[in-house]
Amino acid sequence: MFSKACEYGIKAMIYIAQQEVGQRVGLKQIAQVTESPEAFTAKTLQILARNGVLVSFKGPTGGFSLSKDSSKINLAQIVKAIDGEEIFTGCGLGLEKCDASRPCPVHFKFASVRDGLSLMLHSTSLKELADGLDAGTVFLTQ
Amino acid sequence: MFSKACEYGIKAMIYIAQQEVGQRVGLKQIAQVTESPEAFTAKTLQILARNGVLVSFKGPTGGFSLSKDSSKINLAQIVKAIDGEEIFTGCGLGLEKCDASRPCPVHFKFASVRDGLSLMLHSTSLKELADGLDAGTVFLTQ
DNA sequence: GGTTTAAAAGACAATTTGGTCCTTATTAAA
DNA sequence: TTTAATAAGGACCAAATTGTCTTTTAAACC
Repeated sequence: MFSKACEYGIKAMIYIAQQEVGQRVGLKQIAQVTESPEAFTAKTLQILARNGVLVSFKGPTGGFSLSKDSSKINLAQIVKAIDGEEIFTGCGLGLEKCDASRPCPVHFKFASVRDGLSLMLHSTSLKELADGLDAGTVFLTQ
Repeated sequence: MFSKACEYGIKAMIYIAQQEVGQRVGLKQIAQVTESPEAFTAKTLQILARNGVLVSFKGPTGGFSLSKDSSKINLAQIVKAIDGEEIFTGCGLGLEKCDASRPCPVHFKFASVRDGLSLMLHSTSLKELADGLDAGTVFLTQ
C-alpha cells in the first residue's frame, strides 16, 4: 500500500508529534524508537522537511520538530509528500487516463475504495495518533 | 496499490472472460488487446494457471481459458494469486504483528479501508466486468 | 576562532520488481 | 511421423526501491 519510506515517515512523524511543542528530536532517537533504518529515515525526513511539514535544525541541540501544531497535520500530507498523488488519484489497472468519462472496468468500484482511503488520510491528524500512543492504547512497534 | 503483474493479470482475465465459454485465447492476442508486455504477461498467466483460475493449452489451437464460469471468479482470487495476502491483511505501517490486541496507531482506521477494498474485490466477478466491456461502457485501454 | 554536534547531500550497494529472450516441452494438424 | 504452433521454464537484463557510507554544511558552545 504505502512505500517503506512512507511507513517510516509516518511513524517518525507520530513520534515527533508526541513531544512537547517546539521540542527537537534527533534522528538517532527517532530511528531507534520507530525501529527504522537510520540513514534511510534521514532521507525521508529530508523530504518531509522540504515539503514543509517538518522543520530541521543542524548542530548541537539540533533535530526535527513539526512545522505546525500536530492537530493541523494529517496523514494525507505526509503520504502525498513521500509517495505522491498516485494513491489518491491513480487508476486501479494502471491506465494513464482513466476517469468517469472513459472508465476502466473497475473504475467506479475502485474509486469508492480509494476515496474512502483518501477521506481517512485527510481526516486523521497526527494529534489523535500521538494521543493514542500517550494513552498506551496503540504502539509504534511490536 | 496492485503490482504491475497484477494489473496485467486482471486485464487479461477480464478479456478472457469476454470470450465464449471454453474458447481459448492466445497470449499474443491477450497482450495486444490489453496493451501489456507479452513475455511478462506470459509469466503472470502461468501464475494464474498454477493457481487454478486459468487453464492453459499448448500447441496449435492452444491458449488460455477460464477454469470456471466467469461469474464464479472474482478479483480477490486473482489479486491473491499474484500479489498474495499482504493487501488483504497487512498492517498500514508495515508492522509484522499488528492486530486489535496490539494495534499500530492507524490500525482501526486502516483496517476499515482495507476491509472495504477486500469486500469490493471479493464481490466483483469477472462476469460483470466483461459485461461492461461488451456494453461498451468501460474500456481495457485508453 | 576552533571544536563538536547533527542534519544535508551525494555516491554507492543490495534487493525487489518489471521486463526480455532463448530453449524446451507439448500438442494439433499436414 | 514430421512440422508448426504455442505455452512453460530458465537465464538474463533494466529500472525502481530500499538501504549504507562518506563528505559537506550549519550551528552551538567553549
